[in-house]
Amino acid sequence: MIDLRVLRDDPDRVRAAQKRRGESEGVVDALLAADELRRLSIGDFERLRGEQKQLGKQVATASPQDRPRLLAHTQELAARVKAAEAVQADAAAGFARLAATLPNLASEQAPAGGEDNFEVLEELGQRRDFAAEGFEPRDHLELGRLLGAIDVERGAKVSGSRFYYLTGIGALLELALVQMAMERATELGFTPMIPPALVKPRAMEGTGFLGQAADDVYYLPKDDLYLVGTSEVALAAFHTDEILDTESLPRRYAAFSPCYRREAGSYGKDTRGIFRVHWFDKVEMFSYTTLDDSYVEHERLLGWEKEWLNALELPFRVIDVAAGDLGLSAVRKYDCEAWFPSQGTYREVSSASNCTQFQARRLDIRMRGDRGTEPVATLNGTLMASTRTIVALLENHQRSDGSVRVPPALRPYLQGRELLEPTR
RNA sequence: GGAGGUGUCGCCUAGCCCGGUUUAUGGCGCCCGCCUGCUAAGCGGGUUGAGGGUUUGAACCCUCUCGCGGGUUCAAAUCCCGCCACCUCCGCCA
Repeated sequence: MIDLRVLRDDPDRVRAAQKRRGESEGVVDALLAADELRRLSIGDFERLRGEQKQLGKQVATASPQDRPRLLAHTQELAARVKAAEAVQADAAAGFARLAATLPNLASEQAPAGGEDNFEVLEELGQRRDFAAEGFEPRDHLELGRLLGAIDVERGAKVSGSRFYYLTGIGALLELALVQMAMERATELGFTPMIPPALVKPRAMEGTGFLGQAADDVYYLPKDDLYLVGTSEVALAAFHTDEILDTESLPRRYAAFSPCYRREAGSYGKDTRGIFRVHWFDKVEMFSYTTLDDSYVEHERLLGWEKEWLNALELPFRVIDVAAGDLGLSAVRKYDCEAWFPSQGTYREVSSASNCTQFQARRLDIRMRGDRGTEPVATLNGTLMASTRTIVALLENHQRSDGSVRVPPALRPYLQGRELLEPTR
């Protein structure tokens, strides 16, 4: 939810932000009208309720003779109070429903437009010239088969398409990456966490995943629980309904958890291998800061993501995601896209978002500031998404014989292995 | 899953049986002030959060807030129903 003062005092700013996202500006007027209605109905209710309370006091102290006369009057008043309360509740609910659909105000620095209007900020690392090296690079699935690391056939047999088994060195590789990522995050001052992957509607709603992204979310109707698509959900909801000491900020958490995504609407896209799957594991960074600090924190998260990809010696670029592709909660988002030789293109492997106070307002996470309580800011960033990281490692560090070089930084987590070698 | 118990404004706690001057009691902690050579003690005051209004850096008034949601009633922390969380026991299970 955005700051309602902005909506009231500067609706044009909200309209402009909607426009940059390519979304409806009409919702702004609808919201203003709903807010007006809501405030009027609150006034009505409070006036009647105040009257009722006054009379109630008189009844309590009235003599037995006077009492019947007073009661005759209050009975009818009680009915009106009840009606006014219902009107007020409806107005509040109507406003809340509408407000929930309004995305966060896209940053003015975020490029306007949709998915394709991103801006490339920088390119890092060294792309290999396989032609010069004299061999055709294999794709990750072929490499995964040679190494005995990935089994998608049995994944599909057991769970359906877009499921997989990591086997042998593949399983060890993921564990190594997870361990390395968690250690690095801890060294950076993050509190390591293992959060629940099933959450209640409040957490999902509060983080903004039940908006336009709702189709992508797994839901368990029997239990009214959602499977998270990222541990951002459980980490954001961790402090729900809390007031944090301002001195305790920034609070940084790094979580290892599975991520589940229905991938609705991506039929036929990235169908080969484990590039796009319904489940993967991830180490996620999450920060709670003040609003003012959130902008630098965003840069810090990006910086740590870059260090991570550099440590794995992956070539990648950083993009500034366009406003229309931000998702409901973020004002600005940086994606790190690794180079995938088999696809001849850069694809997302990590992402850092500044959600400012949007999620905190929905989840009621506040801090005690000089001006009383105010919402904190929340940010999230991928440190290590297992499947795409594995794909990038295999493809970028492969050798002509199908073996894969292990970057030195990762070797301590793989019993010192320098090379992953074909098992067949 | 079954039985019982508990849930009060940071923490602890009174109030609930028997509904109404409750503006929710007291203690601890914290903040401000007084006192004091300094500290401690003592004394006085303040200390949940949200929303609305008049005005606006302040302040003031009002409404809501006793786990959550309903109901009864002129009136609910208090009575009734449902839900949630925690504790104890039983069953099941990793």
